[in-house]
Amino acid sequence: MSRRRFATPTQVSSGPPDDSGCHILHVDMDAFYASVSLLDRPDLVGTPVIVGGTSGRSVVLSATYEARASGVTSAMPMSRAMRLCPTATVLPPEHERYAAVSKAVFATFSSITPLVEGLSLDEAFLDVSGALRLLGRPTEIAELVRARILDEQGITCSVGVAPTKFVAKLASGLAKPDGVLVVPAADVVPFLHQLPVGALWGVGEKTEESLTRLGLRTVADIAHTPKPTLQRALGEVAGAHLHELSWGRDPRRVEPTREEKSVGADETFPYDVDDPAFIQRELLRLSDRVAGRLRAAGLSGRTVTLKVRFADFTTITRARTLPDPTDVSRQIYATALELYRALGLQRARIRLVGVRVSSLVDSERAPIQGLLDEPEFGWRDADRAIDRAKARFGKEAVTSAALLRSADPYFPRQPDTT
DNA sequence: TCTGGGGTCCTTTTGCCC
DNA sequence: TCTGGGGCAAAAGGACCC
Repeated sequence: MSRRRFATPTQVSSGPPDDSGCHILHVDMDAFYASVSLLDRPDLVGTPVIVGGTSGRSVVLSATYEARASGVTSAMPMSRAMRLCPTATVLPPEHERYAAVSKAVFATFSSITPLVEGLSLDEAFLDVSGALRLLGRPTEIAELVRARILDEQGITCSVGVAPTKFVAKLASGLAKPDGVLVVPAADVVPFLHQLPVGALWGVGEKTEESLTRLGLRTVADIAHTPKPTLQRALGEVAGAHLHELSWGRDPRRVEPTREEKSVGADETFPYDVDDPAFIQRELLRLSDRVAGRLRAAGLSGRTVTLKVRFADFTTITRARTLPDPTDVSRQIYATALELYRALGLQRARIRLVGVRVSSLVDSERAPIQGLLDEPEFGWRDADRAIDRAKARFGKEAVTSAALLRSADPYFPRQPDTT
């Protein structure tokens, strides 16, 4: 059954850990996408399964623990994952399914406490300080959450229980899979100090390299390094932040509502592309997608950013800020296209393009800009009409003539297999 | 081994105004 | 007229997370 773990390696007291003051839970689904996909494939339970695309440039979205045992990790290129674990079954992602399960899981969270901060589809912080009277100790609430999600959705999750967000997040990671880890307030510092620097949230490959160059390998090493030294190596903000965290100081509260800062879409092509006409059609498709999502969310934005990644993986961005916020497909496309043309590329080999809109405001409060050449029923009204048609007849119902795939020599464009 | 797609946040650079 | 620099916002790049 479930495993409940204790925090410090040098645990002296026996019995259950003292969870008083540990009012923050970090709940993280175990191998979320893979677990959800297996709900329809009980025959594959207990076998290595990888969720991800199968085209040449796909990466692993999620993998069962049986596949992870072979060294497969998420974000790893599929080609490499298949070499590591040739017996694995590969399942295609089912994003709508994951979103639906996620919604149900979050509904369960909300029935336990209103203070839920989602980090992604499959993980959230819960502040349970207001639920203690009704539901018991934090550890009991953690087990309640786990039991309900298993019962209602048929998937397992792991929970970290701690006085701060940061420690709760670390704890859930160590509790995986299918466990609970409590870090009592009194044990936070020794718990942190034994960890390698790479375990810290926010320390990735580059930062870890910088720290290693300073001879810092554990969180204890960071804690005993003067703050200015860290700040010189990592930057003012990051250095100070890391030093605070190394002593378990993390004042961040659980914030139930966080507004979106940007909406974007990008696409990596199966093969590098050097045809400007193809890139322009892609920009139209991506602009359409972004604008549609903005309108669905009731948002408009002023800054349009174009992203281009070249064959050698170097990436550039170019941005333009408009006089007024927009959610109009045509205008986002026109801006992205201008930015692209201004690059003056001469058949450069491109592997990805993306369009993103930021500086978001509520569309209700956004001034509607009247373009001088705008016809009486402008692009805005056309967009609305298209949205309605798509809602009624499906997403494929309406599309720009330029985007019809039959008109596109690149789609689908597989290498000759003969 | 060859790197997706959705984001956030921070730092540095650049351009403009005074 | 030329130059310097402070202050600010926007742009660009990059690290990081799931």
